[in-house]
Amino acid sequence: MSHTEADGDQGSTRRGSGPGVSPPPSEWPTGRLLSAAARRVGRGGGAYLAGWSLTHASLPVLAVLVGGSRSQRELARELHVTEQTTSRMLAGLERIGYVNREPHAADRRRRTVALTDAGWRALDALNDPGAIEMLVGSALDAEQLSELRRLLVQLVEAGPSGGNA
Amino acid sequence: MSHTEADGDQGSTRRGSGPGVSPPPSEWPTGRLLSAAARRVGRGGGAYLAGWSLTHASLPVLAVLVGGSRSQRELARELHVTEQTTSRMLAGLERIGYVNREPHAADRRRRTVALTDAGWRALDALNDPGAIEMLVGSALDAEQLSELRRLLVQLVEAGPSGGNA
DNA sequence: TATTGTTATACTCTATAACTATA
DNA sequence: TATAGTTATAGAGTATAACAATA
Repeated sequence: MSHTEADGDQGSTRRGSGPGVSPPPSEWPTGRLLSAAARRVGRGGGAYLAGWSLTHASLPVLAVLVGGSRSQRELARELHVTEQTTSRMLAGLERIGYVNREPHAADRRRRTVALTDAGWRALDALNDPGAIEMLVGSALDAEQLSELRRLLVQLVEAGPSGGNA
Repeated sequence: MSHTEADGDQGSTRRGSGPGVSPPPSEWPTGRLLSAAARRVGRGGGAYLAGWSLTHASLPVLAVLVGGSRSQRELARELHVTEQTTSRMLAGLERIGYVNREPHAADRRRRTVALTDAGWRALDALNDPGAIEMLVGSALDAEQLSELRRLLVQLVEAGPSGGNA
């Protein structure tokens, strides 16, 4: 202890692994890159989505509902989250008026979740290519963006947790 | 309201925007793709990281500390989170033994944060190329992975929220 | 008994506001 | 007064466990 070498300045690293200063992103392991990208989306994108009171978790809910109304259990399965989490998110989305939940006519255990007009409006705004693309557009040009999209699609489609998606 | 047209089956979409069924990822807006990728990392990666009691937020803390010990305020700035959040995360990391915090000799307001041996071991394990790469390796081949890395690096380096990173 | 959904509880990450201790 | 860090409080997302209502 008492290795007060470093705090204002950089200081020594106490081990071989440390390059001495923060390694540049290009040398990060992919895990950290993904993590950073996720957190970047999670903040930058989050601030953007926050304009519509949405998050990375709630936006996919609406996106799934574009395909048609569903039961909560179905939603949970498609979103890969538990039914309890789905329940909570839907409560929030219903509170802000983006979805509504009506009792199923035939099976009264079920609740049919559907987008409201406000939900559609929010999605329309977020689907505006110029809007969200701008989030990464400052960092990537059109071709790079399209390549990133391709890879992300592959990643999302073939993911270890997304075998059924 | 009262559009109970759809639940068990697909049903109509009640508007022009809806394709009728869930659109494939390739047609998602980039925002949703990033969102999904982030959540995928957030779960698949999360489960992986959980083996070391780490998360997407706590791993970057360790990664930054590779560059040398720092004050908490400096860490917060580099991580782009508040000092309060940093404080909490560090408390957790200290509790599980990955970092230690010692009072600064000269300025007793400060606490110098450093990786412990256990922290280094965890990072070593996570830096194993085969380990984390496997998270996405099932979905992407080597060349695609390297391309994804390039784009992510650019995204992370030039991000709107990462102007000072 | 099985299915659908909820509430209870807990944990992490995040933020803002208010606080202590030190300078 | 300014700086470093913490605690208080709040809210989202996540999970498991226990529960109610319906089938």
